[in-house]
Amino acid sequence: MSIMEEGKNNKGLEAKIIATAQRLFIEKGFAETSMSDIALEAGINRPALHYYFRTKERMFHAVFGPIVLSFLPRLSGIIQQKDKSLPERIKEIVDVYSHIFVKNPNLPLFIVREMQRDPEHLLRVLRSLQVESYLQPLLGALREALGEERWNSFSLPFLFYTFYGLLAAPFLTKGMGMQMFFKTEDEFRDKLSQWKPYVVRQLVALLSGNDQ
Amino acid sequence: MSIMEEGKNNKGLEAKIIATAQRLFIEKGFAETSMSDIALEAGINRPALHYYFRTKERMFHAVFGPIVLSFLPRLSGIIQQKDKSLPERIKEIVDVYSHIFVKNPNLPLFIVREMQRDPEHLLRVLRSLQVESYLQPLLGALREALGEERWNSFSLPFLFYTFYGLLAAPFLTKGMGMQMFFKTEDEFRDKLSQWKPYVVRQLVALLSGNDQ
DNA sequence: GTCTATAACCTGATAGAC
DNA sequence: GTCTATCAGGTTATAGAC
Repeated sequence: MSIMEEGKNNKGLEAKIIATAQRLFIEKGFAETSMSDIALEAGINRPALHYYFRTKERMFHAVFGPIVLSFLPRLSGIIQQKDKSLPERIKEIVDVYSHIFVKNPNLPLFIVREMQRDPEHLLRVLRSLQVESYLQPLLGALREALGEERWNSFSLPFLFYTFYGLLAAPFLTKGMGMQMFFKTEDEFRDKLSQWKPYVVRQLVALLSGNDQ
Repeated sequence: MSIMEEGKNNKGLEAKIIATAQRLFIEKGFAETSMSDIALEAGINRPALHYYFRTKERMFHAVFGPIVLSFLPRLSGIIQQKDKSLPERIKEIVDVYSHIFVKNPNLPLFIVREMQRDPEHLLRVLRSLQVESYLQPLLGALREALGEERWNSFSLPFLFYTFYGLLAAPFLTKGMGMQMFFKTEDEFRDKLSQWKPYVVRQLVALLSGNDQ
């Protein structure tokens, strides 16, 4: 082994394993995904997998952070564009999330599942990702956009429920929807493209206080 | 063994097993619930459990139907009360569902999970429960309440997404919510009691076409 | 009907040869 | 680094005594 190859540790393969594990964990959840599954789809065998990530827990930890991050796109840049109207900014945020979920329809279920399986762990990861510094500018810009008075009478859980409830609904129920409503993936996408502006209107109404 | 006890098959115990299995499957899902778990919490051992329900699959089938049924309360009676206004009827339906979810906060996640794990199976069960005859009067009454013109321009997926998305959101995110927003169960219930009329307003607006 | 004992299997994880 | 071989533990499931 030459000096150049020393400590090579096959980064290419490692990346492939991580990508495979990420996909399978999101698809089937932690418990339903076995190390054999990951090894098989990554084109190696279990011992090789254990060589890279000693335990299943470590394997999961290696992919969980990035998954959570992919669920938390950089929104503060969008919300702070003060030259744009609030509805315009909301629309951009809905678009960003919609794009993430279209690329990864099982992500909402994965998050909700992990939220129940181990809420403590999810919170620890969120803290380690410094999610406060992610939320702070978001809430600050929102507070500014609403004005002090409305902000004080405002319910953050309502915004949370409306945002994720409405945005995740098509994806959480996609399996059922594809049987009940849609014949093709295109029909699903089509309905989604109508759904998005509806969600934006609901959010804008909620933030404007036009919901009484 | 007397004639009276013949074929007794301990219906009491069987009911207890079913109740236990139902609770555990809803709490932890199919894969994360073992036959040992069920036997332990039902106060028997594994072989006794296998005596009643030969396989884990059969055990699950025995409780899955009733679980799905509990997710489909009798709504046709409510929707057909033509002496009451549409908002009043919507409110009653939201109350019924809210009551179910409060009693069983993990039910939404369970359904969504099974929807992904085996959509075919869920559909077969829905058909065997004759869910069409359940939906038909619902849709009929809705069609009548909306009028023919609005009905034709109406999107059923939108109603579906709004209804389940908004109603299930507090329960799907309960684990997180209890850490982020609420200190006690009472605070969660309190916010939920504010959330319900909001959901009713959203549904009424959607059905009335006041959402453009 | 309910138990003990056990089979057959799968999972995560490690040892050790190459 | 990647393989074969193997282990310990847990899971579903059944056989057979009582």
